[in-house]
Amino acid sequence: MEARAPRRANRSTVLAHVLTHGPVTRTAIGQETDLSPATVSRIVEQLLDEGLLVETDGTPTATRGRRATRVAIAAGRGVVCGVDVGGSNVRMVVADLAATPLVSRTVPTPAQYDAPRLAQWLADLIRQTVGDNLDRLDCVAVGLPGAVREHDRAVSNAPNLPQVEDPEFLRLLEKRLSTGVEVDNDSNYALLGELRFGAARNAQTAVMFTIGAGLGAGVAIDRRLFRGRSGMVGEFGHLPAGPLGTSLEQIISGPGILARARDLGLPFDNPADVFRSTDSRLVPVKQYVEQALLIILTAAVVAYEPEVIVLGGGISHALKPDLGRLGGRLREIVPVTAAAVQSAELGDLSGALGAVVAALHTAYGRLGLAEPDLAHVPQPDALAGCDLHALSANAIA
Amino acid sequence: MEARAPRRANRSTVLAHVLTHGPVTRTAIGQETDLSPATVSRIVEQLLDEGLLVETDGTPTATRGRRATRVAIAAGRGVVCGVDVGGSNVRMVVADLAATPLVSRTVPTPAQYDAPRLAQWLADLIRQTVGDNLDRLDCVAVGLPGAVREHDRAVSNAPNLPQVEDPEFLRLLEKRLSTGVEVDNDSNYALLGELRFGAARNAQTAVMFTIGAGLGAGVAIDRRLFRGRSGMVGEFGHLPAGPLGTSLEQIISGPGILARARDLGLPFDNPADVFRSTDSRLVPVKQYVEQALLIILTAAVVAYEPEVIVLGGGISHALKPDLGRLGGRLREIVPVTAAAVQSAELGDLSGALGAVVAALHTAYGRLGLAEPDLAHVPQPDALAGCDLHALSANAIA
DNA sequence: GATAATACTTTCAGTCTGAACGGAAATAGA
DNA sequence: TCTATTTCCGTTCAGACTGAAAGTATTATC
Repeated sequence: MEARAPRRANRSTVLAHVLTHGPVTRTAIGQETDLSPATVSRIVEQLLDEGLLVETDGTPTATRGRRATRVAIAAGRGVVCGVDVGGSNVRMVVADLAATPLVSRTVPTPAQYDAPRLAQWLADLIRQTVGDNLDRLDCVAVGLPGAVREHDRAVSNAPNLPQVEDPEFLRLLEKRLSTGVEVDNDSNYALLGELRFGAARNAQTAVMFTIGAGLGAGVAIDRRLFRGRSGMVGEFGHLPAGPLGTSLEQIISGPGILARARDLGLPFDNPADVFRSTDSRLVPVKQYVEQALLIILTAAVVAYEPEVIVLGGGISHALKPDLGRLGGRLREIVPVTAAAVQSAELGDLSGALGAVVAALHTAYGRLGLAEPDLAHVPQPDALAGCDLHALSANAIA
Repeated sequence: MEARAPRRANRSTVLAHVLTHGPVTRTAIGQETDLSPATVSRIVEQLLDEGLLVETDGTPTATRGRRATRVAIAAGRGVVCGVDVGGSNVRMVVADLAATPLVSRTVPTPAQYDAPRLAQWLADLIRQTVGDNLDRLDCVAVGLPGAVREHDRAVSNAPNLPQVEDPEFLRLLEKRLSTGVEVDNDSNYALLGELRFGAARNAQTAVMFTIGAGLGAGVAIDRRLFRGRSGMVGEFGHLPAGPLGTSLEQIISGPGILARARDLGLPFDNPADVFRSTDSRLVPVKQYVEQALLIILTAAVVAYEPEVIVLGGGISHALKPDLGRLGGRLREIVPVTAAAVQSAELGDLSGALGAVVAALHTAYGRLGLAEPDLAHVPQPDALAGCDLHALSANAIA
């Protein structure tokens, strides 16, 4: 009585195609997915009935013959919210189902709050930012500055915002939002953002390091996040490769850099300033950091053979002038596989936008998109021509 | 007119079930695969017609009712050959489609031969070892001591047997065998062997290091080999983490160990002897190697969060007593994720048996097994109760 | 307005599945 | 030995689904 598998699979294929290619004609879907026109027509009709797709009246070409009607995802049918909770700032982006950003917002993190209060504050902030779209809110994804274990979402290793390790934080957040909340490491989300919209959008395999107060890492293999069991994949800062077996994270992260500068009698407040300074006494510090970074980059290349390594986080700005040289040295060490070393294209918003992507994946999954198709959605140019900073003005005060 | 996809998928499911579970009744297949008895019956009938399966007349249980007939793979329908070409020895195992080893053989590598001659010698050796089964030879898989790039099978990085880098080697081998030949890095195959039959058989994610003349590595994620683009994934020996940015491979591999011992005025011929010696002057050498190994193990844990790290190759025997301590130190460095550090269970035959697995995968693929199902075949206990050393006596002299 | 081109829909034959039924084979017990 | 029961397996049948082909709708060109 049942043989529903093919229908579901084809439905997912069609939906994925619309999501990745934007407004598209039925004929084009058929040609590019190797489905027959009849099947496409039937499935599109069903999706239209369900309200998942809408017909756009666009008159795209001026050729002879009947005008093709294009269908697109019913973008306004739902919204998602991506949140990047950092030690100093909380950034969030609300987007519709077509991944078009609607509102963007940045607020200082009230780091002094305890877990329940922080959860409540964040939930209220999200509700407020989502505003009128609250009833259409499909999913919220929150990036946290710590390791998130996949199977039970336990948070660990969050020295910059230890409150979030408390399971209460998540529980209360979900309760007060009355929506499922996705959680992951902020570096993973940052990579997801760059992978979809930024520096890694053409890479199959990519690694991202966020260098700031700590050293975070995200890894994507075949365009899918590789999380590992406890969410610490790629954190090569733990390598005991410094002198006397010290960990590299101690060398490369903000506090480590400041400490070394201080040892030289040069107190700085901001690690990025150390790199901007031209004081010749700082040369060994910079070299030291660079050597550590080189080990980490080599480890990433050898571990995953990524096409791109993206550097993000506060200190990465300061490293920008050195990227070319770093890439060169990397190629000397591992000549076989070259990886481009680039800085994050999405800047501070990588994390929030990656969270949006994660939330969209959940939302799309509920709409019937099969797991393998998720690796290709949403379309990379959803952000094109969209000034995110302008959107932040739209935020409710 | 066509809707063949479900049939192919179900066929693959049934075939995979028989391959993983050995002789099994139709009813059991239906229950464990969630296919209806009708479907199972039809597909089994088809597979019997094709000669891929055979009915075994076993009367397994003594319950009431009609006796269930069990079906199994037609093991004798084809054979595969797995070859591990090392710098000093060539090992090969011939097995049938049920992964039961038929012949095992070890021969010194004629390292002085040039590429064409080596290819011819190896082809002849394989033909001879396969013997009467030659006409049923489905696939040959050869592990080489070098990096193999996936898309064009170019071999590089083979200092211990540079001939195999010559593309002629492969071309002639295939020509003379008149069979498709699979090629991969020997460490990858060793891991495949351990993953299927040995120390990693219960692990989803595992890493293997073969420590010998060089430092080789293989990585499996979710029970599938992770190769990367140029086949050097996991080779953390390249990390410039030694003093003055020297690579770890120089420290940990055989020649490096011998050189350091020689610096102390203690000439050895065999690196394993360095570890066996109780000379107190060697303590710093051992510590030095251990520290390098620890960095490599840490890198592996951080990179992939494996459940098991398998150590193989000549030197690993000598390290066996230290494995417990090494594991302990590893857990101190990366407490969140513990990986068991074990030595290879299959010993010298990991590589050849892994090559058998790879060859079987190709053979199974030709029989219609879908790619995701390959990760679970053949069944892990195909080797149980089979003395491989006894088989080597069967080899044609 | 006829014609041609293109886009979509409907019809139809054919594949495949699961549920239900029925025959076959084996044990248990009278 | 004969029958009831249990279990295994094959067959039948309605339903889901697909692609090819034929049909319909819509548009530009002549």
